[in-house]
This record gives sequence, C-alpha cells and structure tokens, in this order.
Amino acid sequence: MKIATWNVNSINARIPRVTEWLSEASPDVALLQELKCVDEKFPRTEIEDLGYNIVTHGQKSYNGVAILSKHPIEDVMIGLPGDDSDEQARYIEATINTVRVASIYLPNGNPYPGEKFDYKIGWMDRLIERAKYLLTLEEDFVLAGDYNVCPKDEDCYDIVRFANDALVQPELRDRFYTLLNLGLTDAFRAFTPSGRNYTYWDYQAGAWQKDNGVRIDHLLLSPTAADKVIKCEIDRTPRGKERPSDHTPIWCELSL
DNA sequence: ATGGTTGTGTTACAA
Repeated sequence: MKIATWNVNSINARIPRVTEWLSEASPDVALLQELKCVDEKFPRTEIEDLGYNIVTHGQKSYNGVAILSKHPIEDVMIGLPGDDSDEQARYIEATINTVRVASIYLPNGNPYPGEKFDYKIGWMDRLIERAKYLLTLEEDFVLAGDYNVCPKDEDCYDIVRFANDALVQPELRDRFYTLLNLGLTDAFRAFTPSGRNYTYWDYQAGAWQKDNGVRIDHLLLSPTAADKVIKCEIDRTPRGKERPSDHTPIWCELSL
C-alpha cells in the first residue's frame, strides 16, 4: 500500500497539479496539508472522479488537512486531542486497510521566539501524547505530513542562514527525537540514512533552481509498520511544474 | 541586497 503526503499550499489553487500527480503516482492513500479552504469549498468531484474517497478537516484561508484513499476510510478522528481551545485545522486521523494514518500540519512556529513558537511546542507535545497512545494499540500506523522540523543540520541547505528559524530549533528537534525514541521510524532515513534530500523550497530567490531546500515533510512509522516498509522516496517531479506548491510529495510503500 | 514569491482575500498576514 502506497502512502503519500503532500503540503499542497491551497487545494483549489493546486487542483491541476494534484489531479495529475494522483493519476501518475497513483498512491493508495494521499495525506494532504494546507488546503486553505473550508470543507464546502474542497474540490471533491475532481478527486472522486479519480477513484478516491475523501475526508477533510478544513478551515477558511489557513491550514486544513485531508485524507484521500482508494480504499474505504474508517473511524475518522478530527483534530489532535489535548487542547479543546485549539481551533486550527491541523490534524485528521483514520483507518485504511487496518493501517491507522494521520495527516499532520504542524505549526510553522515563526517568528522565533514568540507565541507562535510556543504554540508549536505545545502542539508537538500533544502529538507525542497521541503517539504514545497509538503505540499502546500495537498496530500499524503512519503519522505523516508537514512537521515543519528539520531533524538535523543536513536537512537544511544553509544552517547558518536558518539559525534563528523555528524549523531548526533544538526544542523541536528534541521532540522529534522523542517520537523516534518512542519507537517510531523516520521512513525516509530508513532507506537514505544521510544526505541532502529536501521536500520544501521557498518560492523566492530561485530556491528550487539552486536546490536551496529543507527536509520538513516526514512519514513516521509505528514499529509494526516499519517492519513492513519496503520503499520511501521524495517525488521531486511536482515541484518542477507550472504553478507548483512550495512542497513536493514524499511517499512510502508498505507490504501488507 | 535586511532583498525575493505565492496564496487568501482584501490590501495584511502567513508561509
């Protein structure tokens, strides 16, 4: 089962890119972030016509996450537990073919330091608690999306330039490592242990052409899911097209 | 060079 994640930076602006990618890459499950629209404005029919079931957790103008699946989508959970006052649409979870999947859009956290950074820290602590709970079930799960975290310096094209950016701060890296130490596997690093392999390039200053990117989109696998993963790759193709998202998809294949 | 771009949705804010 092929599971992909992609921050599309507006599903309505990106629908030509998304439909061509779904047709060509043909993931069983696609986890999308930054829909930037309410559920009623999600372009359902264009995607349903390609054979996908859809669940969305939208929000006007900002954030928004979705799960697309060629297989039935069961037991949908909207929102990350742990803060009833949090109204930002950044988390949706469901079961597909016995695999629990989550589409995650972690807060960006800039400027650092500040309230937005503190919100990001709190959000990540809640994600850690959710991961701990899911681990007690001892089932396959994949927590995938835009983590807005560079785990190591090599995941950033210019660490000096990013010294004061929220993406690389040690408080966040520590929490990312906490997820790994709980037993989760960074699927990409399981197959590509080191190297500069990015998933996001700024629209500005020719970042894509110069490969000035960061690796911030991740697929974290439960122990039993990690036993089944046979491939994980970044698909750079969509980033090079006309009117692209600033992120590109990353996917893994589970042998169920 | 304290720059540059894209999106939402109105001209500011987020990324």
